[in-house]
Amino acid sequence: MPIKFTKQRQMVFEVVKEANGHVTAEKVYNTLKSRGHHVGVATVYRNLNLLYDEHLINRILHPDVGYLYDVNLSPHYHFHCEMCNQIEDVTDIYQPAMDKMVEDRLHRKVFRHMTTFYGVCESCAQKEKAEDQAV
Amino acid sequence: MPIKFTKQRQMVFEVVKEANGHVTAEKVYNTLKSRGHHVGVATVYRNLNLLYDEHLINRILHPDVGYLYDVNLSPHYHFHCEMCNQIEDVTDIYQPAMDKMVEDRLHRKVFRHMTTFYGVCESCAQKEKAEDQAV
DNA sequence: TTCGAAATGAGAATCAATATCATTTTTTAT
DNA sequence: ATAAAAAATGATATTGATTCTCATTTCGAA
Repeated sequence: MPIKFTKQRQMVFEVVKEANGHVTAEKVYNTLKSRGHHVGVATVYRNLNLLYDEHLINRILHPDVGYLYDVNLSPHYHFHCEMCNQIEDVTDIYQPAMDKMVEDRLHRKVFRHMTTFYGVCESCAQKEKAEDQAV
Repeated sequence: MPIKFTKQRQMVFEVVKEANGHVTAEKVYNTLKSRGHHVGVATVYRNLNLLYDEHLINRILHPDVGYLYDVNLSPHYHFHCEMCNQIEDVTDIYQPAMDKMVEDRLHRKVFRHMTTFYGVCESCAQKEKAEDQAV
């Protein structure tokens, strides 16, 4: 059966879709509030969890800001800038064979994997360069 | 200069080493307390952070229990059981070439990556099988 | 040994996320 | 439709991991 959509659930989903990036629950809540739609905090969290459980949205756990929600459902990796802590998607290099490899090695069922790369993003690299020249 | 070792820092480090698995800060705190060493909570957290920053211990972020600390410094992956939420190490398949691949693709500095596989561990798989037979 | 920097500990504060529970909305069966 | 049952909502309290504050203690170099 298809998931039931209340007004609030629909709106939460819309905001995540529009954002088209990585949004926090708080951001979703504030966006709705700024549009005059008073959806309670609990409802925002409940619905994000539900949408995630139903595989309608994706999420990653960010060490600083908690969960980040995303509509990109195609398997992909993430890049985490260690200077500004921003997250970017890394597409097109997903390795499904890795799951099989771990299954064979550990003799366990493996459904998927998540990978995050750590480095320095473009804008932070430029800032660094500018500072170096200033010295 | 080498990191300075106070009594408390030494003890925190020892407990993580002994555990030889994935321990929470709380576990470290309680272990020390049960041994009669009253190290404050803040001190435990401060030292775990410091040891991590100094690359003397490793850590991963677990969605349910927060950070898990570990002395295994050699690059490795993790396996997360979706039923019991236990973590296991996955060794010997670390792919350093992935970092280079992302560097070339995104034109960004990449230092390392972290990967977690999601599936069902051995003991949970057995429980499932037993339950299926009971039906 | 002494002075200054670093570390400690107790407890308060923070902050994302969840729980509680009365009220409202939606669904189902009649 | 309409009433009873189930699910969802929202306001608020609570949790739980982690960090902050700050007075006191310890450490380490001169």
